[in-house]
Amino acid sequence: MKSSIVVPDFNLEATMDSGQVFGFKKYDDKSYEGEISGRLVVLRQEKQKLYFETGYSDLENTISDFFDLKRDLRPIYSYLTQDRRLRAVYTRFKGLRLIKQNPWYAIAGFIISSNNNIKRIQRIWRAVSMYFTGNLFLFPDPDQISSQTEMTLRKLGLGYRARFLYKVACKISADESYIENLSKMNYETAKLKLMELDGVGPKVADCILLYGFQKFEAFPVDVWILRIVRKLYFRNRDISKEKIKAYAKDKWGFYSGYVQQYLFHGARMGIL
DNA sequence: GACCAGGTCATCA
DNA sequence: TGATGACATGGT
Repeated sequence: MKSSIVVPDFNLEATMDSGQVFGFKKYDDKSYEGEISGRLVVLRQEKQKLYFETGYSDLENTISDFFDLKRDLRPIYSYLTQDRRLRAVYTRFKGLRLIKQNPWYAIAGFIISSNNNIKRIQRIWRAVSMYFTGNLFLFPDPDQISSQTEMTLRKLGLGYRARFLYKVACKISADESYIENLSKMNYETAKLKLMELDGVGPKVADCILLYGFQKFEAFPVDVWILRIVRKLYFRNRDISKEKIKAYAKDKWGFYSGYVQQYLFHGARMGIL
């Protein structure tokens, strides 16, 4: 069935192309195929209408929740418009939203992401999905992965990250309330907890908390953010990741992670 | 063949 | 705390 939602302040393309989720496939006409809450769907935006095609009914709320469409973005926009350096990303990508993705997907996806590029992360994601579920768009549960071996993941192209993902899948499948417990913690506590996982350091933990747990004070500093923040605010001086995090927290506070998403996408698209 | 990609880990001072 | 090199893989 085909349906649509009116979306006054949403940019599907910027949201989907900004490296938050890895399981969607983009088609030439700017439509996206993937899975949301276990349901296969094709999404497409035309102006202020978001069209979706799916075999299920009553998907409006699920999609609205996934893209967090009811959130007022004006607090973020005030940062983007007041800073001359950021107006270009506001003009170009207004409506880019942080997705509320499945926490397990965020954990798996960003373990795979480390020292990797987005194209290859997507390829690995699809290979793992196809192998375990037989469907390009359905990523396996921790149980499904833990029932195989590290070598299985290695053969699917994960490289040295195979050990990380396998061990984390085993741990989470053995602890039924792992995700639920994490979601009850504050940012700092949850980050320390996540960093106990193999393959999860400060950057990956921040990504997981930002995209999987809506902790907007998380500010992941990867090579793109490092470069663009140095360029825009430190005259290209050689500043550490830690100092950049501190600077972002001071400058953008509670919404620093949200601003980070605009910085990241703007940097990657070459408009900053 | 070197360098890079949404880094992490072990090791050493 | 901070610096350094290894780590899989594929693209440029």
